[in-house]
Amino acid sequence: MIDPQLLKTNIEAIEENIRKRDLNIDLDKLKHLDESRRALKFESEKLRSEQKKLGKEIASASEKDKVILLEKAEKISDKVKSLSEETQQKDEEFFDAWIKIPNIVNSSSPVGKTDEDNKEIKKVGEPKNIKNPMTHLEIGENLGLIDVERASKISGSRFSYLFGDLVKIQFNLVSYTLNKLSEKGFNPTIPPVLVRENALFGTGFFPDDSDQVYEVQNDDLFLVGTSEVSLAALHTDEIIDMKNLPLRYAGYSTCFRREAGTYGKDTSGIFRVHQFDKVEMFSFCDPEKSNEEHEHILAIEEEILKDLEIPYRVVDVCTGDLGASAAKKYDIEAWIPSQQKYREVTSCSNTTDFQARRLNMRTKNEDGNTILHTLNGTALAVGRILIALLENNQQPDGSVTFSDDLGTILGVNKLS
RNA sequence: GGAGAGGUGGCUGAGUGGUCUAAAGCGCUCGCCUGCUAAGCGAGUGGGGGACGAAAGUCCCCUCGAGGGUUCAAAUCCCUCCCUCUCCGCCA
Repeated sequence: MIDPQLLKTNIEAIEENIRKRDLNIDLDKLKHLDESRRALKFESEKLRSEQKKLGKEIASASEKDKVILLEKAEKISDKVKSLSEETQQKDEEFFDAWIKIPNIVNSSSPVGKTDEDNKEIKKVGEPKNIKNPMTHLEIGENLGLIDVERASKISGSRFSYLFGDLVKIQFNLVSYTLNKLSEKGFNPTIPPVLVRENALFGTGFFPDDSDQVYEVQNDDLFLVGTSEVSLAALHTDEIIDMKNLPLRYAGYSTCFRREAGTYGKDTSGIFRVHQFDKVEMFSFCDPEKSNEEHEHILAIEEEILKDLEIPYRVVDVCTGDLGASAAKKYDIEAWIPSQQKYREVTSCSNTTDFQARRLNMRTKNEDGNTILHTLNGTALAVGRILIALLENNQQPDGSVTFSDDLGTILGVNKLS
């Protein structure tokens, strides 16, 4: 949610933002709604003030006066009731509409409509020349490391079993990542993966992307699609001293996604599955410093991919392709030999005050309280990194060999 | 899952229908006092929103776990939900 004051103080900024994001929103209607809501509120508060004054008079009035005053009070009470109901309705109407206004994009985000307008910032690492590269699924199945066929019998499509050294590699990768992040001041965290609706609402996944989320109906809980949700909500309703910012967390969790509307996309292997594990970075930070923090998070993501010897490119996501909560977003795409393409393996966003306002998270210093900024970024999307590792290090004989450095991180030098 | 107790400001804790404009204490901030520190004395001390204003500010509303209800009037009475604690049962 963006600051409703903008309607009064800088409506041009919202207009420009809607244009940049290529959206169609009736701002005039919203502005009028806001004005009438304020007017109603003012009337309602005035009347309530009168009612309270009268109440005090009644308390100290003589028996005789009381009868007359009570009659008067009764009438006011009715009016207060109906007026405050009306005010509440208007408020709700306004906020239902306001909540749909996306975050103001950063002025440095490239303006564009679709992912084709995303801007490549750099390419790092040289893809190896692999003749007739196998897919990660072919490699994994041949070596007995991945089984999606049986998984589909048990759980349906888009699930997998991982076996043997691939499991060992996963644990070593997670351990390596958490160690690195811990050294950089990110507090390792195992967050809940079942959350209440408010956490999803506060992070901006609800109401827009509710069809991507698994729901546990009996208990009104939802499975998170990323630990960003439970990490962001960690400091809900808190006021954090600016001296203690930034607060950085590295959350390790399983992620659950329904992948609705992706039928036919990435149907093979473990690239797009309903359940995967991920280490996620999350920062609560001084509003003045969130741009720096964003670059910092991106740099860490790059460092990890370099350590893992995966060729990648960095993409600055364009305004039309940004989610509602992001002001700016970088994706990193790893080279996938079997597709001869770079594919997304990390994503980091500066959501500025958008999530923090919804979750009511503030920071204070001598000048008072302000909404803080939140940022998130993928440190390690395990499944997709495993894909990149298998495919980029495959050998013509179907085995996979890692360099000595990489082998040290993974705890495995060769898969055969 | 069963039985019980309870949720009040940064903390402790009083308050069972009307100056609650939430006592008191602790903590914190500032001042006085003072070789220094402590004690003592005095003042201040939550959050959100609105109206007016260039601003400083002035006035007002909301907020006693959350949401409803009763009433002229609710921290206080009623209902629903959430959370915490104690005991029993079950359990990795």
